[in-house]
Amino acid sequence: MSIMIYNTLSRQKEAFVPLEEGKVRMYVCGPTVYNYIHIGNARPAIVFDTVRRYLEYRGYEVKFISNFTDVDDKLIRAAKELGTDVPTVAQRFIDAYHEDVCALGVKEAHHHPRVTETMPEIIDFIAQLIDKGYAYESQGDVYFKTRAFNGYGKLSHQSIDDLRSGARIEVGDIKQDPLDFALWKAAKDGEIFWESPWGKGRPGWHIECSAMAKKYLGDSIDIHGGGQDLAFPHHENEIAQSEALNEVPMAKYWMHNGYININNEKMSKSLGNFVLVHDMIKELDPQVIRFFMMAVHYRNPINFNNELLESAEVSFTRIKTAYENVKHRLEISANLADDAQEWETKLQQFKLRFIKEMDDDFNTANAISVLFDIAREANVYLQSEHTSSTILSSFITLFEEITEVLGLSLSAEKELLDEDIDALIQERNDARKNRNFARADEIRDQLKALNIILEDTPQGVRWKRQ
RNA sequence: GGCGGCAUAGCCAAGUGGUAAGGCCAAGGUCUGCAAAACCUUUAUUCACCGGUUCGAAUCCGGUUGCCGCCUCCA
Repeated sequence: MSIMIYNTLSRQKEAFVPLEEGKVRMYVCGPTVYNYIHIGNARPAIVFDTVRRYLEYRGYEVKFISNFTDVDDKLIRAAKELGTDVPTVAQRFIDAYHEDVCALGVKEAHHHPRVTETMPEIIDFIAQLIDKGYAYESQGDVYFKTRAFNGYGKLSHQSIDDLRSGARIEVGDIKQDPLDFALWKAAKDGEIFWESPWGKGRPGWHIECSAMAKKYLGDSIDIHGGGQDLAFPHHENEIAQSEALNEVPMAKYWMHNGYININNEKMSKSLGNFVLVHDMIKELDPQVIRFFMMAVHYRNPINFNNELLESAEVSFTRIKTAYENVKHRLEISANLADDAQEWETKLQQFKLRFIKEMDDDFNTANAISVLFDIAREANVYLQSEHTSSTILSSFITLFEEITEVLGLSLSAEKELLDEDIDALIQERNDARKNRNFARADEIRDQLKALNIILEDTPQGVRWKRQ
């Protein structure tokens, strides 16, 4: 049974067969770093991090590259507004990106190439396209001859003639055809620039990804990912450039994640209806954001609002609570594994279900439903008068294995000393034994103020951090 | 105009031919000094609407309506 991936190229799910056995090369378009990321930007980061984690879980050796666009018009404008220069702005938001995305449980890519560090490869790429007749210089700019590449439109399934009517006609006659797009842009006065055979300038937007993917992963890669809005024109243009030059398919599987909507409209920086991750995680556990996104299939849109987020928080807490309660019980359980085999089989089935769901185009929504079923099963088991440490350990392992693949963390960080808490709990237990409930409740309230929740169970008191 | 997506319970959301997963909310019950956590039960004869194909359709085909997206920087 193989992993099925929905490929935008073919518009259907295809069995995943990597170009090189056991290895996966994947490239995901990263952000233009002129601002903090909003949760719409966070979606591809989370989605493709999950794809990567799952492929690794299934035994593939994954090489994962994601770029930073650290020079373009928006960065130049941002630098001007902030009264500083482009590299300063870029570095600031690259740092911020790492911080935000790390909080969301996203693993580091193997490389985060930047445009400004890939300049020789980009210039060389463009020069070769000119040599092959796919590009031309015009007044210091260089353009790609879109019509010269005859696969144009195969990703977005547009015919080149239908595009023409929608293409923006540039003023003047710099371009030979309105569909042609910039590979290199001449610098205006005072703008940041690099020397090139065509004069001072900077790369166009699309060429960077072609050059970086080639540099770090080779001419043909397995998976290329990004948001749905990148399919056209960005990915279409990448294909044109790369395949014109390399003469092999740029990527075998093209994956695109759906948008985050607010009031049913796409969240975007240009619409101004965005929420920054940087701000959200001041109030909210970043893991809740991740859980919220994972609860929906990656290709479907997600409508975003606070009620849904709160609901996700309650749901996620249910899983964390079950996990914590199993761990608590483990500490006081003996190893009486009389029916262990029966449980091992049961847990194994959960695991197989998880794999089956994830194999089907990374269906994290169903994967999470498996997690809920495990939680219920664990809770039922916890009702037994006697529990076996073997079985409890298996539950814990399963919880951890699955949440690790999904990039979700179940453990809360520790702030208060356990010994202090235990001492107070002991005092409260004595008070309860003496039916001094006033004192008992006082201690419970006192701990509650410190976000420690006490729960009395037939097996004794257990506590958790809120 | 071209290309595409979506419409499933109060809310969120899986399911793409075999008789509606899961979560939140709500109601009742069990447990309990109180509380928490949890468990059990109840909650869509029905999947926007109209036709068709089929023994059988939320799932396939045709049409209708509504919403959204891409074709311009955008994840």
